[in-house]
Amino acid sequence: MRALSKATIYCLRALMYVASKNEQNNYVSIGEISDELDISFHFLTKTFQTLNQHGLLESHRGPHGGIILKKASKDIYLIDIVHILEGADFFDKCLLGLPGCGEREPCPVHNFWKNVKGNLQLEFRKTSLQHLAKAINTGKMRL
Amino acid sequence: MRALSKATIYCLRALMYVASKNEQNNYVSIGEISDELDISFHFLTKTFQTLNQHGLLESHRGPHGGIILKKASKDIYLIDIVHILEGADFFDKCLLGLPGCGEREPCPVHNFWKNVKGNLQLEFRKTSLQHLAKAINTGKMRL
DNA sequence: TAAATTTGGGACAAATTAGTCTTAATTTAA
DNA sequence: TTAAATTAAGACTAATTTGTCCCAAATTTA
Repeated sequence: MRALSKATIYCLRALMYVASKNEQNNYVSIGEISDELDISFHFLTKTFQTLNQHGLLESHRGPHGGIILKKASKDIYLIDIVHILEGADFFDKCLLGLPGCGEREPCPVHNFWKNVKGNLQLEFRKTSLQHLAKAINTGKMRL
Repeated sequence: MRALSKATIYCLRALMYVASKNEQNNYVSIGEISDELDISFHFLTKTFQTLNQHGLLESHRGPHGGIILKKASKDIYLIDIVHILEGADFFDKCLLGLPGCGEREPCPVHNFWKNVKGNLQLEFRKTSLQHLAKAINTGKMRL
C-alpha cells in the first residue's frame, strides 16, 4: 500500500533530517540533504518550493544558503506537511473513490475505512518533527 | 489518500455487484457491469482476466456469457482480490518506502504505520463479498 | 451453417507522477 | 568586482497508470 506520493515522502524524510540536526540558526543546504538521503536534488528543490510558498520553511541563496524551518520543530506536525503536499482533503476520500460517499450515502466499506483513516490522521496530527528527530538521534531509527 | 489502484477499486465494486445479484448459476456480462457501475468496459475486461488467471472467477464467451464467481461469495474476502491485484506484499510496505524497514531497523514512523496497516488488513481479511452484498441489498449502501 | 453475442488480447493513446537538465537569479566572500 | 556557491524556475524526458480501439476467438441460437 502506498499512501503517500514520492514528493511527500521525500519532504517528510528531509524535514526529519533537518529537525534531527537541530541547528537553530543555520540553513541546511539542499545538496547536503539530497546527498545524505539519496534523493534527487532537483526534485527536492522543486517540492521544497511548495512548502516554501506555504510558509513552512524559508530558503536562502548563495554560499551557506539552504533551507530552514520557519517554526520550532516541536510545532510542526506531520499533518502540516501532508496537507500542503497532498491537499487538505487527504483524509476525506472514499476508499472506492465514489463522489458523495459519506454518512448519509455510505459505500459498502465506508465505516471501516473511516476508522482506519481516523487512526492515521490522529497519528499524523500528534506527531511532531521534534518527536521524530529525538527518536532518530537517540536510537536505532534511520531515515 | 488513495490506497488502492483504479483497477482494484473497479474489481472490488464489480464483484460486490455480482455478489449482490446473487445469481447462482448465471454468468453476468461485463457489459452489464460496466454500464451499471459506469466503468470502462475494456479496462474492466482486462483486469478481470487477471482475476480469471488466479482462479477467482470464471468467464464464458458467447451469448449469455460473462463472468461468474468461482466460489460462494461468503468464501471470497476482500483481501483475496487485493492480494491478486496489488501483490501479496500490499500490507508489508514501509510508509516512507524505505527498503529493509522492519522491527530491527524501523523508520521513524514504522510503529504507528504498522498499527494502521494491521487494522486495515484485519478488516479486509474478515469482510466477505456476501457480507457486503447483504449490506447493499438490504439498505442504503450504494456502489 | 451463418449471424449475433460475448470475452481475449494486443497495440495504442492519454494522463499522471517522477526525475533530469539547463539557465537565471541571488548571495557570500576573497 | 569577480568567482563561487546556492536556490528558482521552467522545459524536457521517462515511467507508470489509466483508458481506448480493433480484431480475433469462442459460443449460442436461428
